[in-house]
Amino acid sequence: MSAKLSDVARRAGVSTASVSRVLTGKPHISEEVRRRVLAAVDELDFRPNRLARSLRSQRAQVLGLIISDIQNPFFISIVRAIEDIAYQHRYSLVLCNADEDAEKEALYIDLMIAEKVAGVIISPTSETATSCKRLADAGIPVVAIDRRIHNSKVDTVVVDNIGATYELISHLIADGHRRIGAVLGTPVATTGYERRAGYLQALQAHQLAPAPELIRTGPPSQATGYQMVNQLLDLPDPPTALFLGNSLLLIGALKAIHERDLHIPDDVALVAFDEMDWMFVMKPALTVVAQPVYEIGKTAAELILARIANHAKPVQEVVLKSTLKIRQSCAPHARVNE
Amino acid sequence: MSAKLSDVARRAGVSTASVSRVLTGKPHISEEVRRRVLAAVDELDFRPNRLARSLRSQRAQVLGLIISDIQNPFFISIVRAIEDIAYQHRYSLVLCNADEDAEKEALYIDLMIAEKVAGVIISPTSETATSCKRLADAGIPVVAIDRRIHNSKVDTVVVDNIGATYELISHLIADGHRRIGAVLGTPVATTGYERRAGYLQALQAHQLAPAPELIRTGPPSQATGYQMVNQLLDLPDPPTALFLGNSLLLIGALKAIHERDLHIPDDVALVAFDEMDWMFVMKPALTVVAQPVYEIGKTAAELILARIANHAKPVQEVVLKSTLKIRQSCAPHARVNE
DNA sequence: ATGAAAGCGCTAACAG
DNA sequence: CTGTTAGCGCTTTCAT
Repeated sequence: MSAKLSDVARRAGVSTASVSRVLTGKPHISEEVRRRVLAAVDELDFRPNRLARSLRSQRAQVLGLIISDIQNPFFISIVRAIEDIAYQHRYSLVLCNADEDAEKEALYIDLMIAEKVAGVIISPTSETATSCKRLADAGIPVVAIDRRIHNSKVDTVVVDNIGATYELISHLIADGHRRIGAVLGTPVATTGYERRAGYLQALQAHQLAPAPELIRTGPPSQATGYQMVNQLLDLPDPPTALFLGNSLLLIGALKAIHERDLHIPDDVALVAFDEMDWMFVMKPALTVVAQPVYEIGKTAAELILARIANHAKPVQEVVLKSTLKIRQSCAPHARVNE
Repeated sequence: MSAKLSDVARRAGVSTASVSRVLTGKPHISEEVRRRVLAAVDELDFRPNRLARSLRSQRAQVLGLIISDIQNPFFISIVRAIEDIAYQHRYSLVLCNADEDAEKEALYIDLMIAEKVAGVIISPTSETATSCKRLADAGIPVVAIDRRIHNSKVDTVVVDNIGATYELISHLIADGHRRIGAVLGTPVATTGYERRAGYLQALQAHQLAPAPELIRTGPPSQATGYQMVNQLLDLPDPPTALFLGNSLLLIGALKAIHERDLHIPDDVALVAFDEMDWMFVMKPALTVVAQPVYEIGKTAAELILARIANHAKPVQEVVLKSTLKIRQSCAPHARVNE
């Protein structure tokens, strides 16, 4: 089969140790030996066996990526960014889709340990991700993205969910809306929790009492969006505006609204988290909170690489700024203002 | 750190060979030993080191997945399906995004070899994917998805691109369209090539001469869709209908049409490949060829697993059926029919 | 600066 | 049915 390191050594007339030193860029190697080794590598078209290398050095040049839901387009852009950076650093990426299932997540974490990956980037299914501790115990660095891990000292990349939601809802209130329905992911994920908190704070800041029946939570899926919006619209006193916690929930909501032949924003105003590249086709254009997706992925990848290089460096929490994009889907209610 | 196989052996009072046999499900093991080993495994919370196992057995329980463009939502659904099946079989998935770049693809192929993955599923950037031969040389099974690899005996999962496009374009022609613009991915990928062939065949079958200026190709991206549709619409005698080769091209096209404030289908009819879950928001609804995405991924994963189990089994090409969904975006031109 | 030799943790002949 | 033994291909002391 393919050439191995000892073949290179023989051909170059040096020891395997020297070849290894050249290949891993270690010091104390003469120019002459380096030249001969490189020539032999070239002639034999040698590529080191990464498995052997990883086994010996007890760490694979591999990054684990555990995504809570790969179908969520928000995460795709993040995956893409992480892949970019990993590729640049010659790390390969093991992709795991937890499917919002804590059990599957736990199994994948065990897999990461078994494969001795150098680090794991994870969007945890819940803030209590106890299984993340297993990674720490195994000495594997972790970076949490999108959602925080409670009581755990790991590097984290998130956006200012509370602030962004506060602004978004405040805008709706300023437009005259008083009954604002919210459909959010379950609060076990910090995104769900924080977006609810932002919503509540905005109401409170404007002296509005929160109506429990207007706040709905569930798995952050299209099905939840569809179902919950239908329930909200069936209320005796239905909301005049809807806030959707992510783009999957949004699509479900749009489906419900579409089926009922409701007009946005006249019948019901609509705002949401996350911007998708197809959204411009919508009339009216949607008001959304756009998260810096590529930046999130890039930052996470850089953080994990930095920590792999230095396990002792201080833990960081990076909070990225998201952008409120006010458009026509949240026009004033009942022409209260202007 | 964590327990190793020899620890289990000592604790169970058996040899490492016996432990290995139990763990890999080999025959010729007494119930008594099996029980003792399992108990020891449990007590020590032992998980085998996959690196050592892979190194020894010369094959990792890992599948390589080289996707030509991870940003393309069509591929995401496929990735998701593959991940599902891989997970069920306890394979992990190394994700590679070739970014429609043959060079990056080649580097990833080398990586797959270096990591001794058990098999590779690839949507090749071009039909001449010469680097795929390297995989064959390394004895690594390959399954091609979405696009064929020319002159290469590998298992393949595709859809009937020519037939589906033929139907789609024929429908447009029956609706009275005579000048149909086509924007397709470059013909170096068989999808681009075949969809063009289907388009040409449909014209020919209806005694229409193809107009070279109406056929545009480029990288299958949003930018290409945008740019090419703009060029088409700027023609002295612009097309009355547009055919977009995939959803990225479609989004670009929609952007161009949107900017020009053109109405579909009155100003220009629109049809495309691939169905996205947000498309229902469009008015009018889009006529598309829906590919069985989950099925494609599932089939590919099953094929690669089967071939890993039996390298000698006959090569298969699976052609899946796609579905033409006629909707309102391709209404009759100038009311020629009904 | 270089080489010899000892493993990383596991599997697979080969005996018994 | 079970244990002994020899590596998989590489990295890394420890000498020299």
